[in-house]
Amino acid sequence: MKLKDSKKERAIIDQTLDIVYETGIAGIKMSALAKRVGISPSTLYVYFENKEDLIVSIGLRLLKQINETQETTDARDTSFEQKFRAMWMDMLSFMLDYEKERNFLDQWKQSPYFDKVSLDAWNDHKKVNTALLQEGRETGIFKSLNNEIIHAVGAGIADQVVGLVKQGSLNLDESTKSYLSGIVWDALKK
Amino acid sequence: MKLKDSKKERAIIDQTLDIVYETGIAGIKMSALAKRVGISPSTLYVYFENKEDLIVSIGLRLLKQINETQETTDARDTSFEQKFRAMWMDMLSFMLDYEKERNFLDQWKQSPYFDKVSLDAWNDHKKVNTALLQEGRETGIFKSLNNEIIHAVGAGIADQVVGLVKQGSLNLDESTKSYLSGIVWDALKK
Amino acid sequence: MKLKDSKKERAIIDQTLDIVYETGIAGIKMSALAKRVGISPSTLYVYFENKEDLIVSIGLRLLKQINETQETTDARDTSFEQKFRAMWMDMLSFMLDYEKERNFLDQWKQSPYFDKVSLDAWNDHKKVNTALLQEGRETGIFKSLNNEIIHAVGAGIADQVVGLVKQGSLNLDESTKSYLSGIVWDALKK
Amino acid sequence: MKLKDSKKERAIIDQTLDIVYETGIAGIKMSALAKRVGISPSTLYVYFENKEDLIVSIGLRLLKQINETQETTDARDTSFEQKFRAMWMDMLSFMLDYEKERNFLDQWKQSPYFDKVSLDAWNDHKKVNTALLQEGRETGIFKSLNNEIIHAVGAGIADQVVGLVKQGSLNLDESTKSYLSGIVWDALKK
DNA sequence: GATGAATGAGCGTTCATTCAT
DNA sequence: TATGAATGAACGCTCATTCAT
Repeated sequence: MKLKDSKKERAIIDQTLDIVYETGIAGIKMSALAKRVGISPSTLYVYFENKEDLIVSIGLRLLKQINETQETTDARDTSFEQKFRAMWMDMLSFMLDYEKERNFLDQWKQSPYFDKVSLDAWNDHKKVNTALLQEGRETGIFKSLNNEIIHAVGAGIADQVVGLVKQGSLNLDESTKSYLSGIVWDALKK
Repeated sequence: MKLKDSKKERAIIDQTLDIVYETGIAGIKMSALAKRVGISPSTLYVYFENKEDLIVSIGLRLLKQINETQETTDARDTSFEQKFRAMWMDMLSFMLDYEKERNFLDQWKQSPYFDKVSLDAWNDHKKVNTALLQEGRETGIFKSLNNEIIHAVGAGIADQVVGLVKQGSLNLDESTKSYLSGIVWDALKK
Repeated sequence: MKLKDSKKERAIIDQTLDIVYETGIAGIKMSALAKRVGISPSTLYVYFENKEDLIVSIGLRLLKQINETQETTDARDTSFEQKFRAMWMDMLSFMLDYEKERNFLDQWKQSPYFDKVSLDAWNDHKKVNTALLQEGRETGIFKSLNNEIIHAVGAGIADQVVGLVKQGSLNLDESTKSYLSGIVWDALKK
Repeated sequence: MKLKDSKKERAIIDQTLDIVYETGIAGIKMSALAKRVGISPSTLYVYFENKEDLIVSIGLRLLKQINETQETTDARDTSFEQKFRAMWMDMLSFMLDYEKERNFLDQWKQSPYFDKVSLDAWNDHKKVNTALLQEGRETGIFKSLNNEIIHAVGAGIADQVVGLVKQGSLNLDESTKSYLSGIVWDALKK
């Protein structure tokens, strides 16, 4: 009796991320995906019920993974500014390291494969690091903005920076990262 | 002999923007589009060579249109801060007013219909308002950042704000807009 | 502008009846059907929405057709026995003449393509000739059976006779038909 | 070494009959069948060579079984009418008791799985009770009909009655059964 | 110019059967 | 014997595009 090969599942997911990165989520063709993985199209259906299940499963799995990764990043014992800027830099690094994953999530979110269930998981995922932002507000360090706007500023700048790095217009060394985190800080602090 | 009906062309474009807004760029189906416009599928091919031509033509036309619109926004005679913040608020308003157009451009950019030619036009389009940013740098008011980063800060925050407004989490009255432009200003000024 | 070809639709239906007669309703393959008709598989979808629509449409159309045909068979001015036996013989002839149609309806009825809507149409169709049976009961000529049983006797015998003729065990000349109608009459009369 | 498990074989056959009863012979899917039995799809192939073998084996086995069961039903010492009507009522009861089996045979007969070999076995099976019918003809009690027509009358009526009972239009108590057997008798007797 | 029928290429999916253990 | 993964050969269906009028 053959056992399900977890390497195969891994390969399917990786290739899917690559395809979405190259051609968009609409570019996923089950047969092309199978060919890239080196299996028969029907074998895909051993691992995922159908195309929708493939996409949604990967999306949910990525959200879970990201949450697990990020939870470990805010344990420091320095000033609030240092903690906050470190967190933002971590986020930026993360976004660069997991570019394909982020790209998949972005495309998934505005695709027809993104439904009610996915939305719940998505909202969970956005709550990460809310605690730190909350602290910034309550201690009167931040402007009196709601968390969503605070998050928007951090995420918006990071998004664009990632875009610049991706297209080669910006080289992100440590000092640049630090400099950028200063910008975010200036934007939010009173 | 009848000429191409420019109202019909307008209707095709409008319906395309709507479809992309509702279902994504991959949701464009020539027959469905024709039905929405109230014409036959084959008539579409009188106005556009094929699907790719339809999408690319719309994309290029939007880019051109946007440039024309934005050029008129910076004629004021007040302080630099006021001019800059006004420009940013204009940009924000513009992004909200032309939501469907922006959405089309976003989706187009990361679709297989976005090619070399489109990229050149796209880069042109981003140069808008560079002059003002340049002024900010040269007079030593802004941090010593290159224009791309300055643009990234403004655009990133605006992007996220638009997202919040779209999903109903933020009500954008004049005072909020002004408040937000202050954040951007704080981020960039020395 | 091409017009829908009603001969093509006719041909599709005829070939479908043939296929069902040869291989059963489960033997309908859209591509094989198209090949037999001499058109492309996709052209089938111009005339019918999908496989289910094809089958249900044919079924409903046959039911309607049969009702229209049968309504003209009972106008005679002879004794009740003669009228009844003539009606039964007509029914028998009809069943033999429209063998493929009957076969289609039989198979349709116990297929997954037979739904609520179909059932209503089906029940309408069975009401045919009820008037004559009713007369037989009310005048005290028939045994005191409900119409369903009376119908069952006539139809059951006719069914089996058709089976015998089809498999070549019985040659159905006029005298045999008359003889058989006598059996049915004997079964039902008091 | 384990032997083939006859309980497992029994379960496979039972589930197959159920599936055919529920969804038609075209609804047999090897994997679904396996799941219902509680075994692996591949285990089915230990008991039957392939899908055709499964169906044909079940069909032939049922035919054999039915013959064995029916042979014991005509041992009575009463009048010929009573014997005949008793036989018919037994047949009717049998048809109701073994509804799933009969349904399987009906569907099998007009499926692509019904071949030459099956036809021979089928014809054997129809010879049952011929002796009794023969006696009816030879003693001049029956109309001078060949056995096939006599059988057709009995079977046709029984078939339809079973249909009525199945769809709930007829409640088959003892007196109704007797009444119906009278109809059959009237149809055949001189 | 305008149309609706017609089509070929291709996609997602199913399923009987075999493979490897 | 028993298994679950793996697969190839189909099948139903879609859709951008062209044909014929």
